[in-house]
Amino acid sequence: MLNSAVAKGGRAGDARWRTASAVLAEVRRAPGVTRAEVAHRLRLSTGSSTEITARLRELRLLVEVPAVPRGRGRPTGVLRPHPSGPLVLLIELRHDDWRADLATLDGELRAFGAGRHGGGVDGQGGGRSDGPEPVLAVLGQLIARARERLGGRLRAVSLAVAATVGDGRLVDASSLGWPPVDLGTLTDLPLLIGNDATLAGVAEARSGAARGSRAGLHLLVEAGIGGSLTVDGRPVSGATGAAGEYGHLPFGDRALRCHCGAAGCWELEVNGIALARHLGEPRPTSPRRYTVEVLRRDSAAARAAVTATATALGAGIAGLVNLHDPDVVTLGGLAGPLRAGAPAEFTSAYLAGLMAFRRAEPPPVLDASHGEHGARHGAAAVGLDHITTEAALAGWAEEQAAH
Amino acid sequence: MLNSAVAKGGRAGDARWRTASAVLAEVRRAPGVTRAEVAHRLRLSTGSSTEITARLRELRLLVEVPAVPRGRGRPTGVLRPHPSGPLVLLIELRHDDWRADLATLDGELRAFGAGRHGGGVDGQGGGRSDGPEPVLAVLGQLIARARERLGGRLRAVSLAVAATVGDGRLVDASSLGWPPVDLGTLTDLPLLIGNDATLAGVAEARSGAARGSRAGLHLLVEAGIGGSLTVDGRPVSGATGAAGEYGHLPFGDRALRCHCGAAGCWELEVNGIALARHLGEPRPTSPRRYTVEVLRRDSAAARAAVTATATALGAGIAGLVNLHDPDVVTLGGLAGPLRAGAPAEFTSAYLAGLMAFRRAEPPPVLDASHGEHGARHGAAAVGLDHITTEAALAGWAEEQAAH
DNA sequence: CTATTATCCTCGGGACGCGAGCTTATTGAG
DNA sequence: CTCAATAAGCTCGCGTCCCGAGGATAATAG
Repeated sequence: MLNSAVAKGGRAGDARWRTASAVLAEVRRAPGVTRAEVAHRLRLSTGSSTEITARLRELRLLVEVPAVPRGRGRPTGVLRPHPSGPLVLLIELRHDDWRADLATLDGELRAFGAGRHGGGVDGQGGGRSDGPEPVLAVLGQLIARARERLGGRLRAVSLAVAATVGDGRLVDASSLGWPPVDLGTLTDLPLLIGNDATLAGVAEARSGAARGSRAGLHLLVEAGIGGSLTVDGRPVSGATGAAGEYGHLPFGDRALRCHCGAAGCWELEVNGIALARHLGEPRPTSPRRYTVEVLRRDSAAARAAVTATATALGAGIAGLVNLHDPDVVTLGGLAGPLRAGAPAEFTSAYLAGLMAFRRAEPPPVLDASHGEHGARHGAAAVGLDHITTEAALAGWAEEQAAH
Repeated sequence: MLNSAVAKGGRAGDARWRTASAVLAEVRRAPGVTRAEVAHRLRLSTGSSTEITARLRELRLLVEVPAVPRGRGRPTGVLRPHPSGPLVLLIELRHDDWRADLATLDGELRAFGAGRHGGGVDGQGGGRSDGPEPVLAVLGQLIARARERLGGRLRAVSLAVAATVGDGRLVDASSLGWPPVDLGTLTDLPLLIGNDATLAGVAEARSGAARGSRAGLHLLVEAGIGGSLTVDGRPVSGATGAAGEYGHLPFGDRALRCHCGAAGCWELEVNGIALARHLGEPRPTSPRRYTVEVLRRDSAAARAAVTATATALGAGIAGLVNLHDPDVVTLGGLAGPLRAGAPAEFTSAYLAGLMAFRRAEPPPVLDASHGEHGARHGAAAVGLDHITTEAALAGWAEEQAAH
């Protein structure tokens, strides 16, 4: 018999879904894990394992499919997302395009649409900004279509945006060429909004190059520098969610003013505009494309410019390692290519900037492994975290009981 | 009847002490809280409240004392630490002295000893360092004495050290004039080791000026700059516990080399050595005393030097607010007096360094409220957290059942 | 075909917390 | 002084979770 639909308030009501939530987390942490393996890792008795598996199956959260036998003994089953199970819609919003996916409980993504829009101040979509309204209208329709098609299976929408996010709003969307925007009106589903660089860091920590790290520092260089610190795979996002503006630490020359309103910002030493300054060339309209182009050049001047930015990158990272004490650093976007453009100088700047006691075992600086998909995988992680909380599972169970 | 002493493995064994742990946390969060109030906050039914209070009393964790009546209705009781309940020994180790306290479950401290030692490189104890051995011997004896006197009531030792801590070692104890030291041999009790500035931040977040903050940034200026970011009162301590070296972020002039091995460290712009540099005076042997002395001077040159350091402090804090997104910043040690020495310049540097969108509601920068006691209160918080975990309570209960 | 191995299922039982109904202690209005 | 109102605490039956022992089951190795 299924649990009664009577929701218990207080502590018992939450504790009820505690183990279920842990099982789902395990399934996501290692997709394709067997039921026996999960029981072992969570130290569940076989009786509890039987019970909880049955519950999760009845609730249309998981199914058990036969596993490939691996030796003697009674075969066990692989836990997979239920074909009628809950889903999260992810949307990544970048300065001139967007892309949507659906995520299942095991963290797998399936494309659900993509499009281009007017583009930001120096976007490739024509250099013209339409403002947020048309884009938000399109995304609102997308969410409505997903709800129509998926009904109650759609449990949350998780947004990864190339802008500074605070309390569910885009508090600084200048990279999109937009004024501050409130996104709370997009849907009445649970809406999770995160910065793309922050979420890419989450993806690296959960299933990328920083997998298994206790503290992971991710730095993403595009037009600016974003990033995040993750602790056991969870982002440290500050009071409002706006943490991670690594590019606006004053590591640079105070004489240089930044578009953010401050001066001496680190990103002014690292991005394409910095390269152009070193080369005495005009400020590029697309710093990203310009950087890629300079990295391809074969001139002493270009190499010197790349070396200067790679050095600034390495020195700043060293300071952040002093601060955060991560066990691994991951580089996303152009950070990897910039380092590759002057690896020796990057490394010596990195080591020189570390406190002496850290030089014996400096944290490795790895290229990110999710590439272009990091933000969406991170958004999936955050969204799935949300729909597998004890409270959210209680809600799902109630709806399932009501048919 | 008490719970059977048979420890259940796995999840049930932990869940068993979950509510007990929550009740103890509540008692510590608001010392003097009534039983009815705790039940209300944890959304416990009166039945559960009766049951759990009886259990905690039988286990010698809490006692109930009559509360002053506050109006109609049956009077309730105040929950207090049991007179035979568990204790944590705290030791704060500074560059030329140490101080020990005992903490009860409600977070109250009681002095348990103090002493002086050789002192660090520029300590006031004579400028001479005896190395760690004699000090560690004294502390070892102190711990042994506490165990002798308190028996099984002493559950953990929590150390706050003015040094960089990593994985239970002092990985950089140059501020004490010591080489790296392993402290794991001090006792076989659970030993928690933290940096003093980090722990002072914890104290501010739990019961000080940053109380109730979601994300609190604490900065402590002494000879250098330490600090911590706390999230819901818990410190973000990095992979090994060495996070918080704010003074070694490269916010300063790259031409200045730091004793830490890097260059351009922020603390070189803020501490007493920076003041002396601005004033063209010789490097002080005690930067702390020198700073206090300069703050008292009434000369234009001294004011200019203080203004320069206060400005560097404000500008750096702004960068860190951009990065961490705290809802409150607290200043410990000399940071408050330095700001007070040039408040207008501090504030304008702070505001100028913020990203424009933050200037509408910049996080308040408050003086820390724990003063000299911050590190010990933070060490108490961390130690009591440790002994009120579900696993630790299970251990305590087992010993109580065995008489 | 059989022993071995690994896993799954069943079932009784303990622990927790809930909620209903009742009891107790205090205040304040009549 | 009495008694309703108020606020808590206590008791007890119940549902849920997980455990653990014992037995069943499904594969492989020989």
